Amino acid sequence: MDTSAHAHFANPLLRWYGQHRRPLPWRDTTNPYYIWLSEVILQQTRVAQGLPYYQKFVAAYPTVEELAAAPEDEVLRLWQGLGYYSRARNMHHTAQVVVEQYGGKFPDSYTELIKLKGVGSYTAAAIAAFAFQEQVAVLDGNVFRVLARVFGIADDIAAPTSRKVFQKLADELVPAHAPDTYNQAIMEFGAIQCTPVMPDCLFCPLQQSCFAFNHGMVQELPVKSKAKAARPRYFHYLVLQHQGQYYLRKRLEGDIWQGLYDFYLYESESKDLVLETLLEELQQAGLEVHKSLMQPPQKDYKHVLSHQKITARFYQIKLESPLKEEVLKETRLAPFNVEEIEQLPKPILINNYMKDAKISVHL
DNA sequence: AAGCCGGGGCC
DNA sequence: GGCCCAGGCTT
Repeated sequence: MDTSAHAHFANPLLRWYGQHRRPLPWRDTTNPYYIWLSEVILQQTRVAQGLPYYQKFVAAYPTVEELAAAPEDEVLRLWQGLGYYSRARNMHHTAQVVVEQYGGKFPDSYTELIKLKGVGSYTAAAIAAFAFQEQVAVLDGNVFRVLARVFGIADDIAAPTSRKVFQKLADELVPAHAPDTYNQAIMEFGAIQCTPVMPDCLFCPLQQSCFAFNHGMVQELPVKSKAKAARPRYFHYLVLQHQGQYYLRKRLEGDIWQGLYDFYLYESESKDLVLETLLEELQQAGLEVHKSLMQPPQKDYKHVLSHQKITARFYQIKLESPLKEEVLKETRLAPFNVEEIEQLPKPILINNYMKDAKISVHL
């Protein structure tokens, strides 16, 4: 494809962007800290979902120094509900690296940016283009979709090997005079006009040259192989309490929700679990709980992640005495009152349960 | 290359 | 219930 044909892609896109762009706060700045913040928040996340989090983080940490100095629990608590919590942990770590090793100044090139933890090819390109006008192409879900349709690329966008096909084309399309605006434009175009379902082809500025439109393949492109089915898991949470104190613990590495707090958890292989089995498990952990103190679960909580389908049950237990020190050590549980629990970062599943159980300071 | 890691909104 | 989403890291 020659350069004039490429101009017929970028120019209509830039014109369209001028008319349709949403006023988003991270577009009014070239401050790499704010741009990095927004890009990390928006990974795998819609603008509508990420926007309030961006505002919270900017308000709480106006500078990278303030983010770097914050305790991890506080950062995770602000991130609560946004998912993929490694993003928050990596972001916090990178803030500290930027402060301590880069003197508080973000590196100003793709090559240097991608060395930062939590900054991959997409985010490095986005920061390089938006903050430093580097001529690199961002390649996210929107760009994959737009390029696949307009240029008729049938490579599976879920396959890692397809990346170089799209990246080569994407790189060729970036106009030297406006890498920042162009990259914003193509993503915005994918988000608003060339949507995954029911794209607005009738009023599309690229309609004439669009391969998918001209070949009746808008529904077929992009090609994306299906993700495998989510694995079922069965969680049994023991909500241990004693006189207004609840016992929670911080989740470890190696499973979902690392760094977030939840209750004592027993996981079973099948959906149903005999109460006696649970009580035996408790005894193993040094928790002698009499059946009469245990409230049966009120309902099943279904919590769906992209890769796991969790069914959770919560057993409330009113202890007659506080847990002993050695039990706390063994189980890693610690007592918290409701005000303290409110400040802890928790999975949404735990939050949902607490609302239902009216474990809240707001009542 | 494949698996892992959240949650919400849409149809 | 199935689909989508401004990805990155680990193995």
